[in-house]
Amino acid sequence: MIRSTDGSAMPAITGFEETSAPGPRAGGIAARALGGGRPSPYLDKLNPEQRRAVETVDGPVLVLAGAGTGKTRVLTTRIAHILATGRARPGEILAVTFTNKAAREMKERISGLVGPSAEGMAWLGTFHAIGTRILRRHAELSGLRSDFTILDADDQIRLCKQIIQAEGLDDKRWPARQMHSLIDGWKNRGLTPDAVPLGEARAFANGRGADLYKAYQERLRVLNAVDFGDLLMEPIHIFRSHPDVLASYQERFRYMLVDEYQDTNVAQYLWLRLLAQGNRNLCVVGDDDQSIYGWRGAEVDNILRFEQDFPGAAVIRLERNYRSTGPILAAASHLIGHNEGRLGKTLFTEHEDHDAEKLTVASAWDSEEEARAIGEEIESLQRKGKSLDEMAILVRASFQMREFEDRFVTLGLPYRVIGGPRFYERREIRDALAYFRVIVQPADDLAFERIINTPKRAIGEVAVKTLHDTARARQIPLFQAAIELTQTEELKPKTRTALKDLLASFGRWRSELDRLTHTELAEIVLDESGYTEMWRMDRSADAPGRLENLKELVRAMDDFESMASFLEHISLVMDTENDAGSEAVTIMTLHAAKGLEFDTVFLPGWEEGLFPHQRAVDESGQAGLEEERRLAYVGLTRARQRIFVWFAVNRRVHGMWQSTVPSRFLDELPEAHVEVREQGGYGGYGGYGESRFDRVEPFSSTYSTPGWERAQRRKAGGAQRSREPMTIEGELVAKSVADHEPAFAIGARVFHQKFGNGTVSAVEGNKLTVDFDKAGRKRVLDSFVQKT
DNA sequence: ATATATCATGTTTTT
DNA sequence: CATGATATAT
Repeated sequence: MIRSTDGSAMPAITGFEETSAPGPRAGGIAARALGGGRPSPYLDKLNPEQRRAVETVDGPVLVLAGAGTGKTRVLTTRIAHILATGRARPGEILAVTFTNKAAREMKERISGLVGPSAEGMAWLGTFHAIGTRILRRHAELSGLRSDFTILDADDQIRLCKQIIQAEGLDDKRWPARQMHSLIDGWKNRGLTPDAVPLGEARAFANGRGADLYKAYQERLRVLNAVDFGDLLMEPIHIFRSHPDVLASYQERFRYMLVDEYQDTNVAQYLWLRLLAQGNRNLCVVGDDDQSIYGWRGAEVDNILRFEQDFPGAAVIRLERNYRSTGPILAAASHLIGHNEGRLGKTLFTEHEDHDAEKLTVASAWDSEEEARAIGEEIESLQRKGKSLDEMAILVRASFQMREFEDRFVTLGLPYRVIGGPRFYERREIRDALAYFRVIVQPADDLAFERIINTPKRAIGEVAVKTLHDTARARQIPLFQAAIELTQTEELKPKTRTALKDLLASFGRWRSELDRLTHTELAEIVLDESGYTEMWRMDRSADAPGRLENLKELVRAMDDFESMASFLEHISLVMDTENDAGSEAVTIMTLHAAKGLEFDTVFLPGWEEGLFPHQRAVDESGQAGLEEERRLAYVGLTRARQRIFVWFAVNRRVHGMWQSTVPSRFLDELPEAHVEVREQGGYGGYGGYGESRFDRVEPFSSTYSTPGWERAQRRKAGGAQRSREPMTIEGELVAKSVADHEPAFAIGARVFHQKFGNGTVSAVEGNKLTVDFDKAGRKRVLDSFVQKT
């Protein structure tokens, strides 16, 4: 078996830790201790390419690190090397990651190499955490106070809604969600309101897109708040308008490192480039084949263009894979080879593994059977002594998870779901936090509005609207408006008393702020506000869980100094403590799996429309398809030893059964390394036993199946649509099936693969209601029936 | 103001 | 199907 050499934590270097006493110059001390021509022991563990990536310290470096080639090891060792050779102190290295988890891991591993001096790495963190740090220092240059609030997606959407309404627009026609994603997209690309391309700005709200964006920004300033995008945008703005500030950071950051560079967006790129213009000691590590966040603004171009942006950059390829068996690497490479526009890497392994398993491809009648079969496979592996911790099911979309959970619950098979709603995104947690936010920051209108009538206290829509009007007219925060309105007769008596009570409570809580510990106060607030009572009275199934979460929240607060520091922290670090717990199979999305590895990987749902996802192909055409393929590549390369790819011949989509077509990605796996499981399978690969369910053509001829052609047609249509401007006279064209010709008349006889023959009784767009001779009345998509 | 009915909607997700 | 958001009735 091939074990990743970077899979386990690196041992601390003996003889190194003792010499590296804590302190600002620990690196220097260590360097001296290591000096005199003594080899640096940490370098011995590296292969030649890795070593080059570590030792090429000065100037721009692009490290193209394929999956499982020791990317993290290179990054951490490089930092250790810089510290150990005394080139920089811990505080002079900028190291950026995308997730808090990655940052945490990196810090831990550096500690393992250089000892406690890693703690001094104040600038190791996510783009957003570092952006926040910079922005807090120079808040006034952005019209903010340094105690600004960071809004999350939920707050942002509510703010958008308020602005849409304030502008007198119909919030039905122009959904806040859409405005939010537009603004988000613009910020991802580093665009300020006046820089938004006209065409795009026009597409929203009758051409007022950019105005709304501007209004949104102004509103943020009034609230003394920023959104995630601002955490990058504002530092860029400060750097550009204050060269002295920029220069001080350029000087400070003697070495810069970026992880997962293929995931950077334009704003992050601009931010980095400004900082790197100083000494150009920028090292980026990434894998263009693992870029799967394009839909969120990541620009693969950033990595593809690095050499042009930083002339003279050293390019180092890490292709030696320590993770997977030959067949797995061959399959992954073959599949990704179908993409164009790659920098091109070929993974290889030096290990001869004669008994390496081929990939298994299998089919199920429907998704239920797929879950059942995978459950059986897992149990069988378990009987052979394999650990559940080393097995993962990687799905394309989270709705696929449920079927597995259901099945595993009945089997009593322990599983762990990664992803899903995070702890701090849950309703009860956000409500509780809103209370705390109002206490700490009375001007936090969004928080105040969230809980003004939660629990129900007779302050309804009308009252809130009055509050808003007053606040806007007088240019004061909602809370202030509330205070003033309780002095007048404008509100209904009942509402007025309720509001008065609430305000009085807040006054009381605020005065307790320094008398009590923040955890005590939190308990009092949740109690006195009636919030816990609300859930205790709630008879629904999830109420007890919510109460439990609230307790957990208070427990978590204990780790922080004060209420304010707690709030500061959670807006950036929104990840749940992952319960290590006991042995369990992991279920997660392919996206969430990036960076992880398992002995056994199950990849269910390889069907056209689901994977590649229809929407990715429709909305982004060829680029979308290639990103889906990279996702498949990520999935395959998570496995160390064995992979089971599955597809279901029938799948329930939005409640109705649809027959499916196997994913084109299946055809892109190399036959020599794939074993098609015939037993009990559907799909008749290789012309095997024809059954009455047989509609899936053999591998080689999938391209001629009606389904594949349909997919191609859809793709062509989709690509066309997305190339054309999305607007006609400033109006967004509905993305739906406007171009759909009603191909079926009422009374037409049709045939459906699952339900057999029937008569069309109603047509509604592309949805048909069909009375089937055997199966009764069903609603089906027209693309799944044929005229007879 | 709030409880209930009806309706549209439906990837991937960090910060 | 299942959820959330909005219209309607109480």
